[in-house]
Amino acid sequence: MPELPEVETTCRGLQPHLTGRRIEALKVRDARLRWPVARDLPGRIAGQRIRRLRRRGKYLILELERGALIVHLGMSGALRIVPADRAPQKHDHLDWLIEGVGALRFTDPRRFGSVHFVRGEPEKHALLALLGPEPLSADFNAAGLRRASRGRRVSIKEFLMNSRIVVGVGNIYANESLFHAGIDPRTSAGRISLKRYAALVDAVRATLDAALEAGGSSLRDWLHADGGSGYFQQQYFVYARGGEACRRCAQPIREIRQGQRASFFCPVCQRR
DNA sequence: CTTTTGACCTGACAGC
DNA sequence: TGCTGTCAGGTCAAAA
Repeated sequence: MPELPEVETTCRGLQPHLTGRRIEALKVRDARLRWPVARDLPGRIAGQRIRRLRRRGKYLILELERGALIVHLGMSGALRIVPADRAPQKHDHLDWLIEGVGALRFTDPRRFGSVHFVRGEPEKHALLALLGPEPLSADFNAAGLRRASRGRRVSIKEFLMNSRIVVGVGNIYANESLFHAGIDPRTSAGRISLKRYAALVDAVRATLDAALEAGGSSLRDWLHADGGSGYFQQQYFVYARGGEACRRCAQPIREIRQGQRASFFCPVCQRR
């Protein structure tokens, strides 16, 4: 499912196809995404060139000549370049017709994705305005985590998945990062030392870097921009490995629920 | 303010 | 074979 590495992989895959190209039209087959696609969206963007494609958290931002598109892939969304005459399948909800390229096709079986148009600065949009730092930037650091966590009783796992704290860390990478940092996911965020936060920062970066290196994870219905699939899931240390032997100490991996999400951890390698 | 819970949606899968 | 229930994923909104 799209977490930061998958979104980044999509972004990089699409860049050469879209940068500088003109949007001829947007075909909306099904506007019922997480938020309904605005009726006037096609009219606002038709004829505009795509100046730049970038990522912020798990959002893709297509900067146009006037305004920008903010796209989220939700949990099952994918963007691919296809021939303009390729017959749409059941969950192919949107097609941007790109001059000289074909169609940028948005597929999303669960329709948790979204598309917004903004006139001005994308970062000022409500969806982006309150986002925390990028995990691969210097703004994500132990001191910042320590400060933000003071007095917070929420578990470190849920804290790490809060996009106001840091963007792009979803369930898979939160589990994996906490394993590599040796931190029990149930630990209160406010009780974690600066030193352990430093280890966590390193672990998050290393985990995301490894996933990016592998081309992003792929579970079932997520595909790269070019249609290939990633394979990072083969490297999981704890995620989806409940009951299996820890790769480091051979103890069975425990599975619990936190905030209605599955958490996996090694009771020996990860401490409170 | 923080924290928790619910909602959104579909397909895969398990169990009967 | 078909039905029912559970689960996965991300994140906003409402409730506590």
